[in-house]
Amino acid sequence: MTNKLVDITGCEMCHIKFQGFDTLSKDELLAFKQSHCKVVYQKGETIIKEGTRCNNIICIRKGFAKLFIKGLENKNIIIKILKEGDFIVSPGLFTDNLNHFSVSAITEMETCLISSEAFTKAFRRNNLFAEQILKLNHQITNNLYSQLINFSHKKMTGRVANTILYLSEIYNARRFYTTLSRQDIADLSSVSKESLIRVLKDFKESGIIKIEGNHIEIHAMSTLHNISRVG
Amino acid sequence: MTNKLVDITGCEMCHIKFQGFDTLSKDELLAFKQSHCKVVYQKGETIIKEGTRCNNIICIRKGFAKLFIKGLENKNIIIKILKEGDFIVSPGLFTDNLNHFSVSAITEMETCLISSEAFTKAFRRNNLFAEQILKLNHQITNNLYSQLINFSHKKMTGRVANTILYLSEIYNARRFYTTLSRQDIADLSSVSKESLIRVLKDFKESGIIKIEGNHIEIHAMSTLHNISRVG
DNA sequence: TCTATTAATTGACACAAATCAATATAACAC
DNA sequence: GTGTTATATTGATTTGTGTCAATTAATAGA
Repeated sequence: MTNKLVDITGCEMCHIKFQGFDTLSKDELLAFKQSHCKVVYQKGETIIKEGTRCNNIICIRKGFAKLFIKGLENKNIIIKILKEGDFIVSPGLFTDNLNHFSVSAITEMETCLISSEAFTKAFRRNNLFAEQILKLNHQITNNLYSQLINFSHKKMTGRVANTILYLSEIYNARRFYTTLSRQDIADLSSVSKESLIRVLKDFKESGIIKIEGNHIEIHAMSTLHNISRVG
Repeated sequence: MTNKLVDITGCEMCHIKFQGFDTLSKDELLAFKQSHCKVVYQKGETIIKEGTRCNNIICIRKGFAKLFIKGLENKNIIIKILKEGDFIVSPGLFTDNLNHFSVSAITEMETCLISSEAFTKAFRRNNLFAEQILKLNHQITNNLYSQLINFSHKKMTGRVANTILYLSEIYNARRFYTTLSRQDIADLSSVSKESLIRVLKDFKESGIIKIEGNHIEIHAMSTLHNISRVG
């Protein structure tokens, strides 16, 4: 534990490494600290609501959340699952100052809210930090490119396989328990929940995965990768 | 003409306004100038090839290009159409240094290539410029969000309607001539070219648009907006 | 000008996947 | 424990959309 504290290069107050925070100066971290507030959310709670003003950068200290956008006919698209070490900068920060997506907790969560002003100041003063933030944005862009390919060229099985692999990455395990509902997993895969269930059943019966309620275990990792790759 | 030169706030050498370039100092613009090279491309030529190293920021002085990513089974997704005043920063610039998309000319084009180093230097030194670049990236992110909704929640008609409206914006006219092939328009809409043709025919027969070869004219703008909106 | 090649169009068909409806299961309040 | 709501599952059906094949139009090359 004491060892762990030594090599922290991220946020001092959270003792968690946030990508790019290691470029912040003592002063800037202090400014973050002064503006911050720690907030706990319960499962199901809304952390960010699409359309509201974005006043905070949200750093995730513990737990999981889903980041999603409102689509048509009350359907959602889950863009990604957020976890410890992630932080969220709304793409409206320097434009219309609005949140362009919603975020809601899928487990109990501990977050650290940093004011947009402190963040903006750091971005403006510290070019290394700015570079890190742009880098992060580029990663986001690249992920969205993959998602476009997923959604427009792959069929259900490929998209669902992709989602399972993604979840396995998120939970960092071949066998995991998810607090996501079937609807959520469907929203991640851009399929209807009924279709999702059918595909999962199919994978289960083919021995590719084992699934019982919200426990999922990947048996044939390579097969799954293959299904995901060819679509 | 002389009047037009007066209120140029963008790139001096190109006499074109590039978003954010007005924050550059004389020195930085000079560095751009020193690193630049003007290149003319013919219709069909590849300007950027996905997977190659990104050494340049490409500023478009004249003409149109398509920016696209390679999907599955040799299918492409056209992300956007680029025109005068646009410039392209690869999302690999600060990460793997690779181009994550291709760009090819759809008309004769005049471009101005600025070295990545000059760009990076300006980004690092000039925080106002950095902010503009991040802003631009946020716009890109937001556009990709819309595209995700388009592709996953709308059906063909909605997506094609959306594309026609988009083209109308690009060409800045209700009536325009496009050098895009049917396949290109299909790749913009994420439909097969056969389906695209059928939808266009449908719109034509409903009197929503007039289309003859590559001449397109929007007759019922509001109807088109409606189709695009509800999907 | 004629031929070769590419792009555009049309029709028939197959199949993927959404929707609707019904039921089963789980979670929850009282 | 019982009734109530939300979530999950299954089946039947319909619709959207891609694929394949054939034809026509347009473009380029000799």
